[in-house]
Amino acid sequence: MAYNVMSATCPSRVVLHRIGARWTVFVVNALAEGPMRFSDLRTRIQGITPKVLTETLRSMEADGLLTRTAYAENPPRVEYDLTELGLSLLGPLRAVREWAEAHVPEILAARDRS
Amino acid sequence: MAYNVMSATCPSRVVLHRIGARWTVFVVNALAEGPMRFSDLRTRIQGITPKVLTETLRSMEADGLLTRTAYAENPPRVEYDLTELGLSLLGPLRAVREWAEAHVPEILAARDRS
DNA sequence: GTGCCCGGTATCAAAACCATACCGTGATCA
DNA sequence: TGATCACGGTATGGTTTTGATACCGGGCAC
Repeated sequence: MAYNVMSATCPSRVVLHRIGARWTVFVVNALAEGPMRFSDLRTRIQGITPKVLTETLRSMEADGLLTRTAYAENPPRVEYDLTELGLSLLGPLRAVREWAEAHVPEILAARDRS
Repeated sequence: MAYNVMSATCPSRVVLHRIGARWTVFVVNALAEGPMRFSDLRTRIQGITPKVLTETLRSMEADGLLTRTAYAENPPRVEYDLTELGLSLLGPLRAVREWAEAHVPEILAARDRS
């Protein structure tokens, strides 16, 4: 009821700040294909460092966006999977991803002009 | 063709990086209501500092997402307005905003549990 | 000629992010 | 039995973004 991100003190600000973290959009889009292991994510999301991936996953887990399941095997196996909440975020974040992929030429052209 | 944000060197990465900047989502959602002056934006987007607002606006202007029109009046008047490209970004970014406003209780509850 | 309005800058501090190297645990293999 | 490997991370140190606070320049009204 009546949450508004334009208000500095509204809790939705915190939420937006979290889902706006640089790598959340990558993780959500990657896990859209199904559960993945840490190394799968690292391979799929090229260029992410293990430290930042760990931090992103831990934060998303704390926010209830995904689950982390560690199996007592060796070598270790850890699986990450979107929760229902995380899945509900996929709609918006897939749209953002698709927008980025669809508008590369326009953005690059605008940058060149300026 | 075939842009893919998961590839570290794909230009769509740069685009996603830009539109994922912390305040872009606020500016686009604010300007959805129509053109605004600098001080209007500052008032509407509570808590943004003038420095960061300026940087965000300059970057978005360079990317062709909005236009900046300065009138030779005094006191000065500067209007910002979404371009067609910026308007096309409103769909995705409004969805993100609405998701944040809609899921505050779940996120806060998950944080409390952990 | 003093003070106000507007659209910003300047300066410095904190937080987020990144590159690179390294670690602990068992299983596997020579 | 001792060296090696896979996996899921940490440690360390530097750069980039973001933030808080203060200040500025130019007209115009008084």
